[in-house]
Amino acid sequence: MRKTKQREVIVEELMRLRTHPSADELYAIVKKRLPRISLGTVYRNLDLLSREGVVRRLEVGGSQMRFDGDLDEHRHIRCIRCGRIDDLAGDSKPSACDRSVVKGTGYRVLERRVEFLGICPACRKKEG
Amino acid sequence: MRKTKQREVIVEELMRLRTHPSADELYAIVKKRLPRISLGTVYRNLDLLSREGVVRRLEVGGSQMRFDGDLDEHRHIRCIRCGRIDDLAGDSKPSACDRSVVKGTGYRVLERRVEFLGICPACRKKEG
DNA sequence: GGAATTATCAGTAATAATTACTATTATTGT
DNA sequence: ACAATAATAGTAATTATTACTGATAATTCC
Repeated sequence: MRKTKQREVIVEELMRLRTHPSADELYAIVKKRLPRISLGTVYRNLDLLSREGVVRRLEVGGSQMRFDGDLDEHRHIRCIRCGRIDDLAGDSKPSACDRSVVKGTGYRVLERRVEFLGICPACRKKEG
Repeated sequence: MRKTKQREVIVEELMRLRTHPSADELYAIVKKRLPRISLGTVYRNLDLLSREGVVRRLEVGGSQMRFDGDLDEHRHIRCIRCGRIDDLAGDSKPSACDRSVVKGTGYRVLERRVEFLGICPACRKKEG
């Protein structure tokens, strides 16, 4: 992975933000510093960077992919009205007390969702 | 909400399935019984039915929306390779022991993801 | 039961997010 | 500096979903 100005600015701005932007939001922000950058470049780099582990791809609900420059293990809280995503303090161990973590965010919490990710038996077999 | 043959079959097939199909997968299945049904009808009904609480819309990762005929509170495990989604036994209380629930699924578990949903301070203010 | 009303439907067009393609440009190793 | 090649801008294509429209069929009222 080469070092390019575009990539540099994309990572820089994503790291600075605490707002988990979608690709087009980040594109708008980066465009202020690099007016000639294309949306495709933002998509391509976010894909590359997330596969390399430099940034994190958030597969939360909603129609758009979102990205996070903070690699530390942490949970999110998402507004079902406007789509805003905020960080929650503390790690994501099952033992961690949820109530205290959510307190102070100002959110009215409606749901706590747990999803496991893994590789299913069929795919495990295929991969050996 | 009127009772129509299309709606009936959509619900019936979704209930029967344990596979959390996407709209187009369910369309293909329903089409066997109602060859003239259109994809738009499946989308419209899934939207309607989920807003009425008859079925559940799963906002899991991946590019497609998925649907679940099982309304009981339960967790899912998703294959990051093929997208398959399986149910996990037990409720989703934080206290529930995860390890035992995941055992027996045959999955290699890579990640446990927790997401909170709610309404953010700004939207709460707007809504009063 | 039958006409009137109106939700729903099939088919198609439109939209939105993302990915793919291509000719050009920029970076890196020598 | 120069050759090799990865990355870019711009654009086209793809995919999932939503919106639209005239036709159809389910309910309502008599």
